[in-house]
Amino acid sequence: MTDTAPCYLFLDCDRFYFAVEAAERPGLADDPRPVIIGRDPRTAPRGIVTTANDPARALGIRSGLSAAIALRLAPNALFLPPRHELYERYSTRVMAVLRDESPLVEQHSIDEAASLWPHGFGPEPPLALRARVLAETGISVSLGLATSPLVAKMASEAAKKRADHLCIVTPGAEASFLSPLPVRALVGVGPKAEAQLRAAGIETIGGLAGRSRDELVTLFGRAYGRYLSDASRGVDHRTLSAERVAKSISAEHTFPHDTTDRGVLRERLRSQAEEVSARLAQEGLRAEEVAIKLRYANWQTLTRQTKLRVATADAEALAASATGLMQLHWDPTRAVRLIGLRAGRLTGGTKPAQQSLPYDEPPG
DNA sequence: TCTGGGGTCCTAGGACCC
DNA sequence: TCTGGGGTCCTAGGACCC
Repeated sequence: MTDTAPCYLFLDCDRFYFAVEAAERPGLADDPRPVIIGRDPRTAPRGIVTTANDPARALGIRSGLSAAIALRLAPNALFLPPRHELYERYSTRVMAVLRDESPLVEQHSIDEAASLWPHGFGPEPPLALRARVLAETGISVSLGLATSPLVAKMASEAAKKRADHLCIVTPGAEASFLSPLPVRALVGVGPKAEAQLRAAGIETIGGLAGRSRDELVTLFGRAYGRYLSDASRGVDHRTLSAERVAKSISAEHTFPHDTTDRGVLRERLRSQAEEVSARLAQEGLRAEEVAIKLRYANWQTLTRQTKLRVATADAEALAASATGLMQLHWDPTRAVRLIGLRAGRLTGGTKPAQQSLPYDEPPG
């Protein structure tokens, strides 16, 4: 049984954006001041904290907190504006090390990946990987090793609290690992589901695993109920895939101050159409659907979409559709906080890209 | 001076068809 | 004249993840 159990390694970078900045700026890692990756609210209102260092966290500053509140909690904080291109470069280097040790890597985000792990459940190979990533990139990673991608991911979370940043859940130990954890630790359980579970008297993943599948489906709906039933027992039959095809490409923008200026909104949709168009072209994709998003000052959010007669990646066509949707559905007496454009129902894949971009590099 | 930006997935309800 | 039932497609909204 143990011999045949599949083995997955999940890699999660520690405080990734801050770690990159620290790798680029000697002394930053040991700076005693609160350091916040995020735009300074004194010059850029409506920002959020992307990452915070330990001194900032000690003051209650966490990812997702409004930067304005963070500044009140830490008036002497150092704000560093995010540098996404830089983080992408580090991400590529970290993932390259992982790909060197695994035949199959499924990247989940800029700083996370699940991988098939051919080295078994022993601690030495993952510790060697961690040491290698640290030596070659300066980035500290936490690693989870388990029989499924789901449990490996949760193990990587547990690993963050350990000195060696490694957590191994051996075959058969899944239930005892998951059982004591709070339901909120389960991937897919957010604030809303947590409150509902609490109302049903369910506090831990073990408590969830103790309920029948039918009861969970009744409480939470078909798909989510089944997911909770399986996941709470460590059951996850997904297979990894290295290449994920994008289903939508979008751009959105929050204005520093709410606006009712039609020209400002149209101009923003136009620039977003150009950005989305460029990304579609880069991927060799065309969209059969265009959607807009409007968020009003009171946070009420409206989305409207339309199908296109012909699939396109053309910026003019995307902008025209998006503007048309705005004219139809925007209530011009209401100030807009955020506007966004999304291209959906993507078709094309890589073939058209190679046809239309003859000098593109071969895939690899 | 509360609350970014890029995504995925699911569900309810209505239209439409046979 | 009370009012089938199943299937599919589409839309808008919302939860969730990093």
